[in-house]
Amino acid sequence: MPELPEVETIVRGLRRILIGKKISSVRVRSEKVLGWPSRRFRKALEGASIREIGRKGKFILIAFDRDLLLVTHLRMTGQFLRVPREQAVDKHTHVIFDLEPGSLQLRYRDVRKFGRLGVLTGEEPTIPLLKGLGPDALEISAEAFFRNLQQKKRAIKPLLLDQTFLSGLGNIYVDESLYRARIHPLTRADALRRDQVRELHRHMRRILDQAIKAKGTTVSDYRGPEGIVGGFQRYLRVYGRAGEFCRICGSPIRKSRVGGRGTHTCPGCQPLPPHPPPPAKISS
DNA sequence: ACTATCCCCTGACGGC
DNA sequence: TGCCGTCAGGGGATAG
Repeated sequence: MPELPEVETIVRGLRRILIGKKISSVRVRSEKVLGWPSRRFRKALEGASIREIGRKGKFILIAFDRDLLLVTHLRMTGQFLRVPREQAVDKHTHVIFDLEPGSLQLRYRDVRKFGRLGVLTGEEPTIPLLKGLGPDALEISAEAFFRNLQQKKRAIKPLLLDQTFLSGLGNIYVDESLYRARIHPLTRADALRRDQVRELHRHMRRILDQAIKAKGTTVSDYRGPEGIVGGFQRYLRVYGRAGEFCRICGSPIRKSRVGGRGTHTCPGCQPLPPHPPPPAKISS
C-alpha cells in the first residue's frame, strides 16, 4: 500500500502525534509482526520518549531517547492509527502503544500481517536491509539517475521497483511516472537517452511532490495516522484505469504483467521499445 | 546479474 | 447464497 508519498504523509502525521510523548505501555496482540518475542520489544520501549521521526525509502524510523530506534515497514496493509484509549480494538490491530501524557493510543493495524516492527539499539549496526537501500527517489539528481541507469540492462520498471537501486517508488508511482515520461515499462534501462531520463526524473519528482501535497493515494485501504484518506487518486492517469481512455491520445489504457506486477500503460503514448526487453532467457 | 515463481495473509470481486 | 479463482499498493527466499 504505502509508497514514498504515503510513508512521508504517515511520518508527518506521526510527528504531530508522537513528538514529546512517552510510551507508557505496550501491548502485543500478534507476535508475528515483530519478528521476535515481544518481551524484549516491550521492555525496550516502555518508558521511552520519542525524539524524532523520519523515513528512509519506505521504512519509518522512530527515534527514542536511550539510543533506541523503532524501525517499521508497512508493506501492503500496515497502518499506524491514533485512537482514543476507549475505542474498541478490532481484530487486525496487532500492537498498541499507550501514550503519555494524554489518553491517546497509537495502534499498529495490518490486515495481511506483511508489515514488521523492530527495535534497534544504538550500538547495533544499522540493519543490512537499511544500508542496502538505494538513493531516495526524491533526493537523487537527474545526472546520478542517468549514470546509474546507464549501468543497468534490466527493464526499467522492475529496476525502478528495486529498492536497492532506488528507494521509495512502488507500483502506482512507477506506472504513473513512466506514462508521463512516455516510456514503456519494458524499455532497457541503458537504452534510455539522456533526455528521456531527464523527463522521467522530472515527472517522477513532480508526481511524488504532488502526491505528498495530496497526502497520498488511497486506492482501497490506505489511511494516514489521523484517519484521513489521500487525494492523489484523482490525478492517476493509468493506474487502475484499464479500459478507460488516455487523456492525451485517446487510446484505451492497457493492463499487462511486467516482472510479475500488474502494469498499466497507454499503447499510444508508450510504444514498445524497438529492441524490446532485456535478454529473454535460455530459449535457444 | 537477472528472471520467474512461490510465499507470507486476508479480503474483495467476478463468474458460475 | 455459496464456491472458486484471481488479484491487491511489498518484498524475501529460492531455483534456474
